[in-house]
Amino acid sequence: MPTDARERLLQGAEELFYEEGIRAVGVERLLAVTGVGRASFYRHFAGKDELVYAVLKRRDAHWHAWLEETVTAHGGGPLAVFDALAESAESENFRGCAFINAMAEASDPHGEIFRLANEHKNKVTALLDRLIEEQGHPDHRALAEQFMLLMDGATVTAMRTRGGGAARRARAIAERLLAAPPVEPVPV
Amino acid sequence: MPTDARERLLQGAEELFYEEGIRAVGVERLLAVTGVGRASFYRHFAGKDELVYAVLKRRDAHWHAWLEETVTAHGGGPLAVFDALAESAESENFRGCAFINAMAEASDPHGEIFRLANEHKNKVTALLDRLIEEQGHPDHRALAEQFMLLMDGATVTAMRTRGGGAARRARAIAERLLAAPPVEPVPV
DNA sequence: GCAGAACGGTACCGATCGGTTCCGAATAAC
DNA sequence: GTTATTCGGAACCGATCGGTACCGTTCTGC
Repeated sequence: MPTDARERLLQGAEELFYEEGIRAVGVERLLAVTGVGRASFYRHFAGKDELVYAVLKRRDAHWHAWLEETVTAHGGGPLAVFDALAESAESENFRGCAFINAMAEASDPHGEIFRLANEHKNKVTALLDRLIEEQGHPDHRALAEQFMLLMDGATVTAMRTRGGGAARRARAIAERLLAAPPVEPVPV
Repeated sequence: MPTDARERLLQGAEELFYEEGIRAVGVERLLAVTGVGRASFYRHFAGKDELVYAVLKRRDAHWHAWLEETVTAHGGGPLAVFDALAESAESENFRGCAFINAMAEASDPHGEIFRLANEHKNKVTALLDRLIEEQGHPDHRALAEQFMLLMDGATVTAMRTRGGGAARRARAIAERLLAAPPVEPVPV
C-alpha cells in the first residue's frame, strides 16, 4: 500500500470503478476506502472527471503491459492473447473490459471516455497486428481487426457466462482465421 | 404517444436509459420528459429498480421481434443477423446492446440485471441455433454460440467505430465458419 | 531545528438522488 | 349523473451527490 495519497486514490478508484462501475462509486466512498482526506483529493484532481481520466490512462498502460507479458508467457504467438483472456476471465472478480464498461455507462458518445476507449483498443489492435505480422501473414492488419473483434466478443460474453469458455471459443475461431486462406483460395 | 402513463414511462425510460445510461437518468428527469406525475410513477412501479426490470423485459421482447423481422427481410439465413446488426449500427443513436450496457453499469454481477441479460442472450442464441439448423448444419449449437460471440463483438466494436463496418467484418468471419469444415476435414 | 509542503478530518454548500404523501382535476364505468 | 379510478402537480423527506474552505498535524528538505 503506497503512502502517496494520489497513488492510493488512483489504485483504489481503479479497483472500485472496475468492480462496481464509475457512476456507482461516489467520491465519499472512495475517500472512506482509501483513507484520503477530502481536501487532499481535490489537491490532486480538479474533480471526479479528471480522476476518471487518470484512472483509465493508468489502466490502459497497466493492462497493455500485462497483456504483453502474458502473451509472452504463453508462447508469444497471436493466439496467446486468447489464452491471456481466458486466464483473466477465470478470476473471481473479472468484470469484462474496463473501457467497454466505461463506454457503456458514459452519457456522451463524443466525450473523453469514448476517445480513451478508442485509443486503448487501437493500441491493442496494433499489438495484435505486430504479433500476426511476426507470423508472416500478409494481411496482418485485417486479421488484427478481426482478432480485436473476437477478443471483445469473448470479453463481454465472459461477463455473463463466467470462466474462460468464451475466450477459448474465440481462440478456436481465430485459429481458423489464421489457418485458412482469407476469402477464396488463389486459383492455380 | 400513448395516453397511458405506464406505457409512456416504459417508452421514455427505454429511450433515456439506452441513450444516456440507466444510472445517469434519475426519476426526476424521466417524469419531466414523459410528463407523468411523481405519484403516478410509484403507483405503477414499486421503485426505479422495478422500472428498470420492466424496461429490460420490454426491450428484450421488442428487440427479438425486430431481429426476426429484419432477418427475414434480409433473406432469412443465419448470416442475415449481421446485416440486421449493420443496419442498426448505421443509425445515429446506436449505442450498442442495452443488455451489455446494463451489465456494464450494474454493481452486482449476481443481481437481476445479469440474469435478464443472460436470458436475453440465450434467446438470441436459440434463434441463431434455429437459423443455422435450418441450413442443415450438424453442429448448429456450437455455431450458434460462435455467432453470438461474433454479434456481441461487432456490437461493442460498433459503439466506438460507428457504422456497419464491424458488423460486416463479423459477417465475413461467420461466413467462413459456415463454409469450412468445423475443425479437421473428415479423413476419407 | 525550522520552514513549507503534504496530509487527514470536519463542517458546510447547493443540487439531486429515490421515495412518500396529499390534493384536485380529469376520466371512465355503470 | 353519480361513483370510482386514474391522473398530474406539488410539498416534503432523509440521504447522497460533487465540490469548497478551513483546520491542525505530520512529514520532509535544507
